[in-house]
Amino acid sequence: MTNAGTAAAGPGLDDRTVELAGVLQNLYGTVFRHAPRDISLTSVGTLSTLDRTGPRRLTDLAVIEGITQPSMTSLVTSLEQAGLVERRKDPADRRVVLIALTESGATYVRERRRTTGELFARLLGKLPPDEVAALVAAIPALDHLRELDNAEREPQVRPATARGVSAAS
Amino acid sequence: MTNAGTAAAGPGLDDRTVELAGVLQNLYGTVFRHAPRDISLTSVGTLSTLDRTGPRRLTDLAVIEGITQPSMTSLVTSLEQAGLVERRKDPADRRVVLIALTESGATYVRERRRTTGELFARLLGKLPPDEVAALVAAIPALDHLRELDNAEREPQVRPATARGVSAAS
DNA sequence: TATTGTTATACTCTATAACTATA
DNA sequence: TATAGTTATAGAGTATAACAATA
Repeated sequence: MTNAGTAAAGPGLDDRTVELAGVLQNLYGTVFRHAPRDISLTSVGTLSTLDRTGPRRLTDLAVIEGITQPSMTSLVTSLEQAGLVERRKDPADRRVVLIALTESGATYVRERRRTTGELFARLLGKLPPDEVAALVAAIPALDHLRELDNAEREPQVRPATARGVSAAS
Repeated sequence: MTNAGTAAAGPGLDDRTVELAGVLQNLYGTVFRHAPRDISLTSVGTLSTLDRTGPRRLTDLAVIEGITQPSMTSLVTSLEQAGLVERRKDPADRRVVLIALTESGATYVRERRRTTGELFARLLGKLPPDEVAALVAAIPALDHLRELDNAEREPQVRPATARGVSAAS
């Protein structure tokens, strides 16, 4: 289903999809530059995820953030040394390490959100009002997009019993 | 002017700015993961810039992409070795190297735009139609945001005669 | 035997510092 | 003396491979 890779949601969508993808991709640098540089973007993403969803396994975080397990291990170690997260052994399965946001980590997330907003506000202030309105109206969709993307990857994380569901073609 | 860092476009905008900044930042991973991984995102940005604006000085590209001159030197060298760009000596000032997209580079940009669109289409296809519409409506604003950001940095690039305009406070 | 997480090691991207060549 | 670009070297972030602990 939908193997053509083209959205079947109406005429003209394809061109706009291409355009939107391009715009979002080009925007990467802008968003990135207008963010504090104290920690990596993957670290921010990890902390955000923990803030939204509560404690997670290290493996989950690796999949969600799109990096390998060893990479997430070292990332978590540095976040732990910074006091932003803590490792907790899962009593139910002692192989599992649950990563949880500390008080300090939660504060960091809130503070960063505010700081980033301020940095961004200067740029947004230069946009005509109707474009600002369009951006604000797009917030749910942009957020939904991220959720869909995460949801798409998560099922591969805890196959529970069923594994090797199907080879990715 | 606007020194408070808060947008003065109406009540309630600040919260939305914070939210928008957060969403765009979180979206980074999503956009990034749904893009081909053959070359770096900075390389893509560089090629996109050249495609939009024509040949540029190496220094300009470094500033626009937000990396240092030495980093851009090595990036351009690898793009040149891949046959995507070429270095041209500027006859007017022989210190200057102009970077230009080759035929092959232009083709790459077009092809990549298509490929990324296809990868993205699968995700977009899962959004409700009204959210897709909101995203499409936000395209000009998103693109404008990038332009504003570039424009903000470019003046620092070619001071022509006037230099040391003022120490960045 | 399979799964969770870690350690060891290497590669890519970017940075800073020092250099060459033009102006 | 100042600017455009390069070369040399180092650091951060990520990858793959091999390992330890638990199921």
